[in-house]
Amino acid sequence: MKDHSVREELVQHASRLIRRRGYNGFSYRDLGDLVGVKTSSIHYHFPAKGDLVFEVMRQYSEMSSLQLNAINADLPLVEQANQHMHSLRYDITLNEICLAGMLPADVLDLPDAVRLQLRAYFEMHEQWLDALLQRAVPERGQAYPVPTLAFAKETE
Amino acid sequence: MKDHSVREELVQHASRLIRRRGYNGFSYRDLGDLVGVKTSSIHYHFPAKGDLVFEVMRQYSEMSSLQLNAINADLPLVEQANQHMHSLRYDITLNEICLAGMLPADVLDLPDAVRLQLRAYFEMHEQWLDALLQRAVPERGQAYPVPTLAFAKETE
DNA sequence: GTCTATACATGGATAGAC
DNA sequence: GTCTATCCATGTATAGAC
Repeated sequence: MKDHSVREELVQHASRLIRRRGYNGFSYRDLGDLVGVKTSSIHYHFPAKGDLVFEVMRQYSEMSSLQLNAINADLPLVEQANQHMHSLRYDITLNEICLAGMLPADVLDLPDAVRLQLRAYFEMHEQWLDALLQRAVPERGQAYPVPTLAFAKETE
Repeated sequence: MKDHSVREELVQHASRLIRRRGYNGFSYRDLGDLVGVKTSSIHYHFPAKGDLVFEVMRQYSEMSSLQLNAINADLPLVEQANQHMHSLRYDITLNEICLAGMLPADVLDLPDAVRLQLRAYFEMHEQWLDALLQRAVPERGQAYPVPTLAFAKETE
């Protein structure tokens, strides 16, 4: 069953505030007003703002990980890709930017721990996709196309 | 020749600060320290922070428009696409997010005028790409592929 | 666990001297 | 056009009563 504790409500509303306004775009007052508590109560649960965003990102990563692992690896690869897409599109249906898309904008103000969470999140998806595409190679009889427009290699 | 007036330095450094920290992530103090003037001097040139970001975005849009129009429409379409990509990749070589990629994160705090600038910027690129792809149709003998994975149409 | 009260820093902005 | 000085709102955070 759902957890309706104040702590959990704080996390949920904070997640929404971050997606809408960015990490620097909301205050403890904003969050307290939404949940119906004072800022000092938020500090009781999350001493610093960094602790709050850490928990928000932790839950987001956990959910995303569960969704990835829930995809049956025996299904056709295209079907697996579609299921993956289906979970990614969730935020889009809400007309919102996902957490992992919003947080990087304020990355210089995030605690190191949260930056590591973000890195892990992206690597998780990258590795999942890479594994899927590797498996697709024998099916197509050739390597999958990598973006190789002129600019891709011109790094200095 | 380059304009080295204080006003222009403010715009350039503000552009950089926005790309790195976001609109909400830097202060007039930060900017003043970089340029070597006091915050009150910034207010002389740009009474409100919204005026500053407007000028930053105005110059960015203008530059982007010039780059688009500089592409010779008689070149092969792939070559045109590559030239377009080449100008877009500029920020990436600096390991930075481009202005139009960063500002939307703080869109709820931007003046309406800047939101309109952003909308116009994206529409400009969309229309340029659309025109290019339309011209590509006869070359390939069929309509160009639109992203139509399962999720694309499932809007409610 | 939540509150009131408050501390303390920062941020945007203005007034007026030079 | 730039400065000093200052205002006032906001933001994070803490102390201590209940």
